[in-house]
Amino acid sequence: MALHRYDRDHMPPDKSALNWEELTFSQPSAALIPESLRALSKVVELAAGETLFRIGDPVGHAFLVFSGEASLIRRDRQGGEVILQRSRGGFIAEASLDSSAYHCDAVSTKPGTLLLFPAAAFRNALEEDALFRKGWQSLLAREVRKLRAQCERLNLHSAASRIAHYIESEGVDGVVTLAQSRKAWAAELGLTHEALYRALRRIQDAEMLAVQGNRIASVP
Amino acid sequence: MALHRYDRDHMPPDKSALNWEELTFSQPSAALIPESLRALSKVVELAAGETLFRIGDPVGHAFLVFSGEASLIRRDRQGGEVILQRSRGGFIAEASLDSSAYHCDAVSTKPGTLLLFPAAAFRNALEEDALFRKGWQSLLAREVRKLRAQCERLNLHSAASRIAHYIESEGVDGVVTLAQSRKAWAAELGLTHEALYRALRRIQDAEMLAVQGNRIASVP
DNA sequence: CGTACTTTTGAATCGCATCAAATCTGGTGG
DNA sequence: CCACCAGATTTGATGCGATTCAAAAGTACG
Repeated sequence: MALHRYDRDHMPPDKSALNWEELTFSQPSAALIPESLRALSKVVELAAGETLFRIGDPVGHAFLVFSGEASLIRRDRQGGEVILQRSRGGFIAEASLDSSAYHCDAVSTKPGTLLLFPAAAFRNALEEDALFRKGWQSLLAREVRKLRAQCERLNLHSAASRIAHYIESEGVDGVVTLAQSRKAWAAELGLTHEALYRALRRIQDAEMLAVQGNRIASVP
Repeated sequence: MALHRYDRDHMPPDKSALNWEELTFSQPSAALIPESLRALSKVVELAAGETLFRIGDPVGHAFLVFSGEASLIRRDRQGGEVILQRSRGGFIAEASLDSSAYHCDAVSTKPGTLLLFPAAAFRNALEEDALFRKGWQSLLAREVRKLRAQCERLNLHSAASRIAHYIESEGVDGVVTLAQSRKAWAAELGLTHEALYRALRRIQDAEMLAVQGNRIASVP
């Protein structure tokens, strides 16, 4: 059983008492989890490359990535790996809550911290707690909206239009303040960091963009 | 008010009585809508380029695209249009159900048919009807999973890897049966149709892929 | 102070977009 | 039934832009 090694709490004492203040700040998705459900959570520290579950395993937990990175992976017959989802924060494999068994593998692709909630208790809390349920619904709805926007963006074929799209969809009134490095931004835009740097430079030189540190504004 | 022209039913009689059998077949998302809510729906036929709502309008309806295409659009100061979401079937602007006003424009980008549900009744049905609520939640969760997979796919930089990813994530056991034209598939993969045709040809010639009409299988 | 990572620029290459055009296909109407 | 049309499919030639490999300079952190 893939999760066996996490069934006991092997955290140092100060870590097992999770700081929910900090968590809900960095992961807004966690803010709506009711007290009763928090009490049932397990905190797990992972190195890179550890397995969370394998395809076919019964669905036992809901997973929340607190830090690091976890990925859902399927292997093809050529031996290659296909990444279905990468999570650098927030829930992973939400859709599995409905199923009884996992349809792919999950591994930690970067070292970090995970929160585990028993699936039955999670489903039950969604059923019983109207506030949690409402929050969960709008969380999913927001996620859908955000992902749709990202798909539209990735369908654009030039770096410049992806940047413009990002500013329009993620920013306010033509201005975004990046909360991440440009290298990470490049990855989110589906570009190499070099391509992003060069595109930014070009657009700045054309005076279509104003960049001040992490504040990036489109010039009308 | 953008929706004014749809407030009366200007459909021919045979269209105003919507065929729910047909609808739930082509749009599984509609299958879970309870009878009481269906009774309140309005059917709207749209030409291309009609406005559903504008940014700032109060949220009055939930929209389900039955046929054709509707898009959420935001305009930037250069006069360009940025597509936030395109829907060729299923709900559009789900996330707006939570808000009181729309955060973007919506227009029909292809002629087709829409279903409108009063937002208040929709929210109420979600609250009252446990089955509808459960269905809605797993609908959203599935959508999130699907969109995450598509984002991962679009982050791949070659046509061949996108095809492989599609087969692994959408297919079963390395086989997909396309329900759409290759041109439409190309658009979903973020490629031009020419690039898709050529990539398919290359992979077939390398004997990594078996194509029989709409049945496409990866060769181990 | 050194190490790891990000930021930045350069040069060469490759793959996709683009424009063009021919063929094939399904469906419509004469 | 055939002519015809719109759209999908397929192949070709060309150019551009992103990737890739390489390397230098800047920056954060212990």
